[in-house]
Amino acid sequence: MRLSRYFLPILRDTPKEAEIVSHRLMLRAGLIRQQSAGLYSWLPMGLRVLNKINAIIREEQNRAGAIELLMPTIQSADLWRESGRYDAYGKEMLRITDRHEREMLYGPTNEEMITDIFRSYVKSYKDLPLNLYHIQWKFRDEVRPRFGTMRSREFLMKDAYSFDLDQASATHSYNKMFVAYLRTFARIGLKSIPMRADTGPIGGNLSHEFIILANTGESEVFCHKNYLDFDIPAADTDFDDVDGLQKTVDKWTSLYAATSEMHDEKAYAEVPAGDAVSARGIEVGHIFYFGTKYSEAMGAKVMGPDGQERPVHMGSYGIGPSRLTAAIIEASHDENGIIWPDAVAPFDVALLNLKVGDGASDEACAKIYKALTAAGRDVLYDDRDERPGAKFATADLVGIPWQVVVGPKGLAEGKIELKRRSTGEKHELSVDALIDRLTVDA
RNA sequence: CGGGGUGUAGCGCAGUCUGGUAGCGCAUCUGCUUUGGGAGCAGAGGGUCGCGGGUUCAAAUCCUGCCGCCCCGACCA
Repeated sequence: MRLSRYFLPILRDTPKEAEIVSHRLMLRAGLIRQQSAGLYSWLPMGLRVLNKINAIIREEQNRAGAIELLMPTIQSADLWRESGRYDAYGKEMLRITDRHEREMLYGPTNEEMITDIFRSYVKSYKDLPLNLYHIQWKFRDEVRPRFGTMRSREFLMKDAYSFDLDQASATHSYNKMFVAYLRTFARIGLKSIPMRADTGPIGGNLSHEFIILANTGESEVFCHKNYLDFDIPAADTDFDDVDGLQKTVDKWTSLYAATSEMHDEKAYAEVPAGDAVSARGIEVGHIFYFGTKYSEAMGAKVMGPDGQERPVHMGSYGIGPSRLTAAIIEASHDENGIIWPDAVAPFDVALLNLKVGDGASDEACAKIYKALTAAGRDVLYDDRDERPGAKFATADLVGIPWQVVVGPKGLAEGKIELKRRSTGEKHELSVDALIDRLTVDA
């Protein structure tokens, strides 16, 4: 993409409403625009990141055996009356009346709807286990939205729902998601720590929050530092291996880890002083097992092998990609801007032509751009007629992993500078060597 | 929802106390000169001063009602 033809509205000054670093950088780097309190447009650069995150989430959900579908954002109040949550949910739920005076709502979550879908079609234990998910916009009318997309009213959520015949099987389904989440966050470039969580108003008795550590995190967390060095389950993990999966989960829950709500001073005191970490954290995922809470209320029953009909055991599993985008920035930035982990970067390479109009520079850039693009790299080519300083500042701000700096001075010696945004390391290469490096390596 | 703040050009702000018909920096546009870390000079465009009502010869400024947005607290992916 040529920057001169792209839509990247970057801001030099920070809009005053943005307090935390991720919100500031998302506005400045042209990722989002606030439309109203807690409502954001995703500009092209931001949408690229959001889509990359979604793609990783999808791959890992699918790998773990979950199946994607898509439910509407607007739901009928009747469904929520069945579960009893229409009255219980309170003002956070945005209620809408349509032209026929029917009571509708903008979905804050989808347990009721997925349960309705399930009960309509699934009647036998032979169709279990089943895990259905979608990635859809949710709306929760937060009393006080803040921190940009970290706590917005409308937010994107991947929510998966598992259905099993009994608790043992449901635990396995829970473990699948547990492992999928570990892999998902690791692939996105984050170190997540599962922490025992309160199940809250959603009900149930088994729940973990996945927390990443960041100085500006919303909640206070306490954990053993070894979690930060645990190996992430491999891509070829056998998700049908019940015992193997359980062992992984056991390991990842063996050490102390809790948010302030679930914090136990006594247990924490037993963690060796040198290993105890007290830090700020951001919740990026939350998984629940809640048994038959909805299936009983809504009549989602299947026939068991014994000929007995029984309500299914359910769990739900959420990740907020729109929040994750902000969380990644909180965890990965410097004074000059965002530092995207490779896996979610909006572009792979920023190609800076320091002197547009100089024959040699234009030619070298054209060659590099063509070769990298052909090799499948996403290249943002800064071909604007701007001064070098402005180009460096833009490239740093938007945080693209590789910066290729092309100018007449280097070219005179046959050299092009390749710079790594995250580490600042620089290499001087010929045009051809640079192309090789970026087409083979990345 | 309780407490606090704020609203003036795309962004950041001054002007409000003490009424006299709107200004600064950046950005934008034109021209020339520049070009290896956010350029210089000259010129130009852009604002119903959040909205309504009132006071006054005259309101960004005073009075009043409303709205938006932000921060702190209680609640949440």
